[in-house]
Amino acid sequence: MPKMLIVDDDIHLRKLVLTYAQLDNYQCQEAESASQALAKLREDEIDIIILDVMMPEQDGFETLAELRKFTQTPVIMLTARGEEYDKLLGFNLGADDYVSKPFSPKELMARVGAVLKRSGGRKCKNQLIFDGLTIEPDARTTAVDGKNVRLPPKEFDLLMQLAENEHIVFSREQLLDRVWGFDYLGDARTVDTHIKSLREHLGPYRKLIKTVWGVGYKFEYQKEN
Amino acid sequence: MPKMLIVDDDIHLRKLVLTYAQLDNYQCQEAESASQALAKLREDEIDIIILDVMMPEQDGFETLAELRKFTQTPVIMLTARGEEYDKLLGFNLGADDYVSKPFSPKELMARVGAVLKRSGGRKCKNQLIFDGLTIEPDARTTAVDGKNVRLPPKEFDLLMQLAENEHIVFSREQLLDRVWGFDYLGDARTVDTHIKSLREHLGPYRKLIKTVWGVGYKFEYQKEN
DNA sequence: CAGAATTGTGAGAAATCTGTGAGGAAATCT
DNA sequence: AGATTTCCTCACAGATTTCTCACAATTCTG
Repeated sequence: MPKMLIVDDDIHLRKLVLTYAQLDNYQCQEAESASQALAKLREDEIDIIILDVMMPEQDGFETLAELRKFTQTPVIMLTARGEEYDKLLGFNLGADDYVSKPFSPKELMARVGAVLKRSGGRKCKNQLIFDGLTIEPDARTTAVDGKNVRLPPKEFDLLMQLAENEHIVFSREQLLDRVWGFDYLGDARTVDTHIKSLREHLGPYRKLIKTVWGVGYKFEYQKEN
Repeated sequence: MPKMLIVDDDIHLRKLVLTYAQLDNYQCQEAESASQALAKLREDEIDIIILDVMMPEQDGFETLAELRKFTQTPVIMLTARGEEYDKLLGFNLGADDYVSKPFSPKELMARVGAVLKRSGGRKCKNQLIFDGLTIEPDARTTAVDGKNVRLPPKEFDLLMQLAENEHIVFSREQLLDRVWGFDYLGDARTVDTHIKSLREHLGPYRKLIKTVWGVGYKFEYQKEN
């Protein structure tokens, strides 16, 4: 469930966006000023930001410029009709898309979907999320349905290698090279054993690791075969 | 210098876009109908397409759907003001962005830049598309009319060898060398057996693999035939 | 049109591959 | 050091794929 931050001083507009976003299963945070937005950003992992250009304290462009200093989180800006130059300015500052007011909530959500899809889908910064399976590379932790699961080192590395390269098939030899190291020499079937154990640890999500018969393994989220 | 294809029946609009695109150093092609556009696409490598939704012969959505069958080239659509549902429809079909008429050429060019930056910066996953048949080399998956079809290793390799070298005829011996390996020794007729099975798996697209009598096999995709 | 060459097809045996469980070696922790 | 965890090898069973072969169907040649 992607997290959205809505930044606008107008509470009506915030609630409007909020309503539709929740319908589309977004988890929403609100901020009524630039400073509040920056605070929220620091305390929570946000996947996408809806940012109004017109705000009293600090306008959208200043805010955008400021937050681009420390995050690449995608931003969709809300502009008043006909502010063409605003759009140009915003693109240069790194906005990901624009919606002109008055806008239809459906269009906004369509653009949100498109931007998220482009920016890497569910892969947000330092956390890989696949449904109820979350992987935090830095912390080397994994959680299944919110419950932490401790994985042995090799299994974690193996999972990372596969999950980071979703859809891509790796042969046992490639996995040995990348996870065990180039100089490793040993039975390729060792990979199988670790896959087996890893699958047990993943419980309901064991199916995300697919066997590609005659070739190797791959990680695949939501795609039958 | 990126190549742009402008698809619109209105010559004034084409020239308008063209002028600004050339100022930004784009190399432009024009097409005044969907069929012309498809032809241009086949004969030249296009980086981005500007597509007007409203065209007489065949509208922009049909065109978009058709060209998405064989290319992932980014598309920006031009829509009349307020056609919100059009936008939603288009996003689903795989448009990369929208600009509503009347638009400012500068805004259009800004969006072009943004889309190219995204689609270019991101490694475009290579896939082969032939109408309803898609092949993803990395994932080693194939889909027939949107439905995934699992191919045995040899069949997938065989398909890749042929599809990657469209129009080129391979003898059985060449296929044995390239798919089975130079050192392979066995009956060349084995190839036939695999071709047969492969064709069955391809269903409606079995005809893409043509028999060249007395020589071998080739892969050939043609619009009509 | 007959005969020769080439390709399509079906079936089954042989080869290959994967899942799995167990046991011992190796590494890590306390 | 002793205990615990992790890692690796091996072998068997079951499943899948690959290969061969014989015969049918098709295409070419004269």
